[in-house]
Amino acid sequence: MCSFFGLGMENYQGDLTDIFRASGGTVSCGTGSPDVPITSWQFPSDSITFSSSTAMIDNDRDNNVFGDPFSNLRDPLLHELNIAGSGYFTSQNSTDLISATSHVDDTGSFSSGVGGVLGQKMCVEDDHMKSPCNIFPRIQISQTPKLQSIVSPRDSPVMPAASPRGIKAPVMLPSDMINNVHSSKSCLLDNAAPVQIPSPRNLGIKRRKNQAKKVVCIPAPAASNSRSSGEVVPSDLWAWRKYGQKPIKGSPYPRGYYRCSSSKGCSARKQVERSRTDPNMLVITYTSEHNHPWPTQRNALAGSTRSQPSKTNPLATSSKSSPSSHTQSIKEEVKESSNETMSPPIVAASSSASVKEEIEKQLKMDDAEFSEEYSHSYRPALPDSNQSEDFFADLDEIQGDPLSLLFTQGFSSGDENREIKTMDPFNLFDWSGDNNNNIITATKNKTFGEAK
DNA sequence: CGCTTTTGACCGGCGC
DNA sequence: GCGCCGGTCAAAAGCG
Repeated sequence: MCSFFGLGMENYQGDLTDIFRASGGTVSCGTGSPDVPITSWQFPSDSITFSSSTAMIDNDRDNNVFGDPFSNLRDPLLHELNIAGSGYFTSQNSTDLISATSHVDDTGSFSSGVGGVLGQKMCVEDDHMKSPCNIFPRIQISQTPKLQSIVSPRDSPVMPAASPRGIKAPVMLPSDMINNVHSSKSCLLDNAAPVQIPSPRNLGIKRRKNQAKKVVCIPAPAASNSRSSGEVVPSDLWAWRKYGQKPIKGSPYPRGYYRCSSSKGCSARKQVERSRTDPNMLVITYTSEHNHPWPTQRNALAGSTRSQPSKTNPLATSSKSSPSSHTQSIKEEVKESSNETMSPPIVAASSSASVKEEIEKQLKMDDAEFSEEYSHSYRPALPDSNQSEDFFADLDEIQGDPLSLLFTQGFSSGDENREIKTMDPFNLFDWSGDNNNNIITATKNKTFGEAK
């Protein structure tokens, strides 16, 4: 699994960019060779069957003893992925593909990949996970060594707050994940020490630093096309409000700070920055989690859909006129589409309303109930490629968005056991506490309350 | 009007 | 104790 991302475990504070560079399929695993050439990668030919996550949940539930701050809700990204669920991946740009000698290991951790997203690369990094298993060839998960062991996910305050199910949400600890998911040590650098004893210093880290974090590395439009600020915010169904931007020492690209604006009081935050080593990649760090279901609609369009270049601010201008701005617009389109125009089948998979419903159910149902009901109700008809196509036909522009691209790609899985993973190859995006197979999901517990 | 982005200032943790 | 740095705040201005 981790094989996809041999490198992986770079301390993201040091340089997240290495994280994704680390990906290299089994080739680089353990070797730490970030630049390992991408090996040929093929998408599974199996069509996707989105039926139920129950199986997965059941299988892994026991392993996920600890709550995952990020597991309470399904991630919009996943959501979108689901949207695009149908179809097969086709790598159009093999050179961009991170080696994806994907394969499924005994643990069932995914492997196939979502990868071929138009030659886009994507990595998911989880601070908690030492072995990111990579379910997703192009997604690399890694964790920040410094944070990974600080707290037991069990201690995560977020869980309860975010979801009644939170506590119950079984989430593997890094060690568990490694043991269960990554029997192979090759995965990440620190597999050997999945859990570290917090150093005195770590104990005193800023609460924010201690927060659970998930790092997602995604391909970004060419630097020339993206905002000069280096950010091309990937689309997702959450509403994010940028509240700050800071230049990061050692990186030519500034880091943007976003917080969830879907709901007041939501502590979810994300940081978006361009990889300093690979401008084509964006490093998105999710902190804390949403304490609410996906928004059924954007809070507001005003100020967010600035597609027209304006102002004298070079950054602003570039961002607005560049593809990145385009991406923003696309983002909006995606949101809108997913919320309003999606056809029923698709809606089942991606409609925010639908998702919201599911989430709410999820929040209310017991695990058992959830498994039962969820398996039935949350059954995207993604296999219907026609519908998907129709949907995406309206979203042509999305192609410019890395994630969107990702989403437009179908996931395929060979067996039922992988369905969920197929839908959420990273699991990272599966914020559902029920998804115990949250391989990627990691929890770094911490203080999830608002900083202020 | 309500939301956004932008951006300088401020705060607090960490290293020396 | 001081300075650096990352993260957040909040005012200003733009957009629909």
